Amino acid sequence: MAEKEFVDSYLPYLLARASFSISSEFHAQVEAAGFTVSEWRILASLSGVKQRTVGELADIVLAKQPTVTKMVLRMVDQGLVMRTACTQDKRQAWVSLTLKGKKRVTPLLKKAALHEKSVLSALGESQSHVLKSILQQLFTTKN
Amino acid sequence: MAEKEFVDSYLPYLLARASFSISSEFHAQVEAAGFTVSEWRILASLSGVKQRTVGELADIVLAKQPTVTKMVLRMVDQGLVMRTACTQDKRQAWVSLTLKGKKRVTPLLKKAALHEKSVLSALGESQSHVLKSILQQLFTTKN
DNA sequence: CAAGTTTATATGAAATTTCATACAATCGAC
DNA sequence: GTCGATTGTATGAAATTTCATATAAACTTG
Repeated sequence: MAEKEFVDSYLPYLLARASFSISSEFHAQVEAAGFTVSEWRILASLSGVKQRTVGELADIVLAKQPTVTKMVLRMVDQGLVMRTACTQDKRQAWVSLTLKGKKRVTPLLKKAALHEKSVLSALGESQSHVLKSILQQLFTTKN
Repeated sequence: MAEKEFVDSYLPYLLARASFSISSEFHAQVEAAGFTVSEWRILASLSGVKQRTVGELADIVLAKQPTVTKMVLRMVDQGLVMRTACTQDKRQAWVSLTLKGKKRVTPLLKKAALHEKSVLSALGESQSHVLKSILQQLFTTKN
């Protein structure tokens, strides 16, 4: 690989590349579990919470709202998530995991945790801590 | 925003989010210059080099090969890049900037540098250095 | 509370991306 | 050199994503 200029020091690219690289390692396991990457993101962001609105999901999974609407519809068909009326604000749609969704995502969450752990331990505790802290600064200041 | 669990400490997500956040800030300028984000990536990765093959571009811009083939074809139509026969290996297609492509991307490269500088300076020199170094470790070990 | 504005989601059409696969060129071993 | 395997790119069909816009439900003001 003779990629230079663009690669070696431009921060936005380093971030994109690192993100892609780390995520890709795990995506093999996502697909082995029978999910697409997008499905995994939705399922993971619904785990441990009662429900989320479509808009919240879009924010979290870094996708556009119509994209999420359609992903959710497909996942409803598959029985992974369900939509329920939001009691307060009738414009909003609540999305939550079905029992099936929960059952199928649970083992993957564990694998995700293991994968993260292996990345962190390769990095070492101190660097890991520093990295996370800097990354959080990068989006708590802005956006 | 009540995003927890998934967000606050899972490294792959932190990376994705930071990458998205930082890149988004600049993407407004990309669009103002009349490019899509994908076009920008191709143009930037062709800047400062004589040419690249389709496969190299796919690696660099983190996209699939057929995606790049089609992006390049569209950009040829727009006169931004050109394809030339690769002399050594006739299977490969060399892609390079046209004069027009070069002219139009140059100001954007400067803006990208400025944007990066502003991010780095918000972060401080020492943290910036540490961050870049850790990110590089994340994909020089693997992949 | 009516009228205008904003916000949350849905939806059709268009554009893009991806998957599978095809094809052509190179490589390797014999 | 020839044959089988591999590699690089292209291409059609399918799936996904996005844009623009529609709709309905809150909010705001007077």
